[in-house]
Amino acid sequence: MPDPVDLAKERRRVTMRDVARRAGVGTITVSRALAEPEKVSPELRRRIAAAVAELGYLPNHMAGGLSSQRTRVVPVIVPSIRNAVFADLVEGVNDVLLGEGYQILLGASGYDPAREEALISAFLGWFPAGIVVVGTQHTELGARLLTRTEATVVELFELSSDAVEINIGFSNAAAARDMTAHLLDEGYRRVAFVGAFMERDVRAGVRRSGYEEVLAGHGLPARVLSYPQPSSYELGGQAVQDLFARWPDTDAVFFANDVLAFGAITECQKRGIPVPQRLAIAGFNGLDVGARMTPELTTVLSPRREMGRQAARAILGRRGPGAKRREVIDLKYEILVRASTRRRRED
Amino acid sequence: MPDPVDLAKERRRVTMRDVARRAGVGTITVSRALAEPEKVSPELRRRIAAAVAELGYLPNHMAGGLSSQRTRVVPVIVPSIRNAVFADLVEGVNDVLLGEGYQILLGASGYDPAREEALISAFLGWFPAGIVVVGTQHTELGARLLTRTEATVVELFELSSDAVEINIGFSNAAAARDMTAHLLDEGYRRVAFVGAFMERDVRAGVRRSGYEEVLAGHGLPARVLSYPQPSSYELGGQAVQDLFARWPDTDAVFFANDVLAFGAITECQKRGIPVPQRLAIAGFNGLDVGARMTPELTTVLSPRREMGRQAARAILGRRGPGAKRREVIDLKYEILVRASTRRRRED
DNA sequence: CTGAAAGCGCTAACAC
DNA sequence: GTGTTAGCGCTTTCAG
Repeated sequence: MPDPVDLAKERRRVTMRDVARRAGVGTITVSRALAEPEKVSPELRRRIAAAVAELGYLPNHMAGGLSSQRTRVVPVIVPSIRNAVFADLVEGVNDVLLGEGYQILLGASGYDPAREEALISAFLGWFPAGIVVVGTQHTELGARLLTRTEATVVELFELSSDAVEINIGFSNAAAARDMTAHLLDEGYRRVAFVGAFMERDVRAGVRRSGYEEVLAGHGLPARVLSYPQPSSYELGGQAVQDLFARWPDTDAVFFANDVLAFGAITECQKRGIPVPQRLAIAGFNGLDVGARMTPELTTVLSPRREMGRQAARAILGRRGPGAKRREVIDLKYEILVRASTRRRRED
Repeated sequence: MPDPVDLAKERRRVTMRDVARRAGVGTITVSRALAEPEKVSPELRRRIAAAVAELGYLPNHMAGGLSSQRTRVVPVIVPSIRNAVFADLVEGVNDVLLGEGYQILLGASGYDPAREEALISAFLGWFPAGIVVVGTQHTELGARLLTRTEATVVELFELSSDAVEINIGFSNAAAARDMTAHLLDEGYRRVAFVGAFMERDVRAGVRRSGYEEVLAGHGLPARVLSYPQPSSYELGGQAVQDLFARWPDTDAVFFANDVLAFGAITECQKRGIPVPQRLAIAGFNGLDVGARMTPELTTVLSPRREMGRQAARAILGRRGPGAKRREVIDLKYEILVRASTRRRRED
């Protein structure tokens, strides 16, 4: 009676046929016992399970995928892996997929549509069940690939009227408008906006537009600082200096993200600039650091994890063929008003 | 002349045979032109490239993998996706793999060996080129699977004499000892250690031991606070209170990670506890927030990204069969002494 | 340098 | 409820 170690030594992997022979059944029965146990009699199921365990059988996903033309793989393409915002997204996808035997293929585009395109085309070679991407802007070819694939396509983090299939996000523009309105409500009038990497980071650009709209609506001039490089704590600190150099009377800043805002708050601490008395600071995304700073950071809570979860659920739900059904899901954001912009302390 | 859209409408993917026919060559020549272009004449190469482009051919990775018994897939199993420490690791792997056409399958174990085992066995079904895991402690079956697989196995973040194959990490124990020694050097004598989730987080436990060793070596009593739940900013804040409740005269704390330390520093800010005058605080990992806090956080810089990079390089380098060659690579850590533990300001 | 035939290990479709 | 047959689309021999 061969044991698994012997088979391993033969340099041959245990196949479904080995299991079938051992259990005294056909291979298809093994296949069914593994994929749809309810269609196999309890007795055979038991014998097969025993054979699987004894032989240490591991299913060959390549063979299964080739034959069935589908796999339990879900590529997720994010702009950046290290950015906590996207880590939350991936975590959300993972939350839902984990228990279902699905696996995540991770790709980082670096905010570069060309790299995104390369990732899309590589990933589609896996016959994925679905594919999750951030944003709705792609290269022409990228968009075509997404349109053509059998996989369920989910585009996250924005809302767009011409998304490929499923679009789950929130309105960055509305959130930015609300935040800007909050600053004006609090009485700030010389409100600046600071963004970074906005040629590439589409959503940051949208936030900027939201800010500009509201200021214009109030007849106030916009003060925008836009850095070409990606966001960092250092850059947020730098922005405080640049801001005062350019518009010394600025009384509030809306940062395109919390990383910049965090850098700005720590910079103000170091330089003794009272926040919000001298300068009110707002961020975007609602990272949990925000709640631990002094002062606590006013920010927009984006439903990152929930977007990931719903993306995964959409993919799981949409098994089986059929044309793409378009759907836009608008998740809510939340304006978290905290001490960094509040004129009066509440107590 | 059929164009790609027509083929797509046929609901049939473009295959290598389609490309071959169009280019007027055999399928194997197409295969070679894609995988080993130098073995194909320039003329055919050109025709094949043209056919690929015109038809919009995407290679089917399942078929290729099934046939060749190997894929350009590298599973990476980390304890947690959201933890910035592991995001850096994954980013490092990605840095190196990206250009080589390899792809990352991401798994999160939640610090649970059983879940890690499930991930390992699922991932091995993809005939991965290599597999990257955090830590050297696995379930018995998990370890056996890793030993038996053809894939290059890389274990990260610790050093162990009985790693499966390639082990890239640093000494958590030595780092913890160095940090503890630093605190004693600075003159602190009532030094505590705070860890979280240490039953699961093996490395945190190792750090604790390093701390205890050094204290014992100086004849000082250990003060260890160990929380069962995972680390969070809040927990770090909580620890400050618990610490003073239990050992009111504590003058320094060594936290098992920067997240806890960050929470503690902000807590001290809120409660007006001067750091380091009343309480010195040290962390572990060298997250970049540390450099932006007031006071800046003393911590241990762990070579996270570099571990990821070297893991990927090891996998790329070790193509082709052959028995596993064991190798331990000891990357250096760095003690970053900053204001949160320094007795006197330097100027 | 190029090609023909065989087969990787599984599942779909159809029998029984 | 179970088995048989025929591929899925590549890459690996082995010839030329």
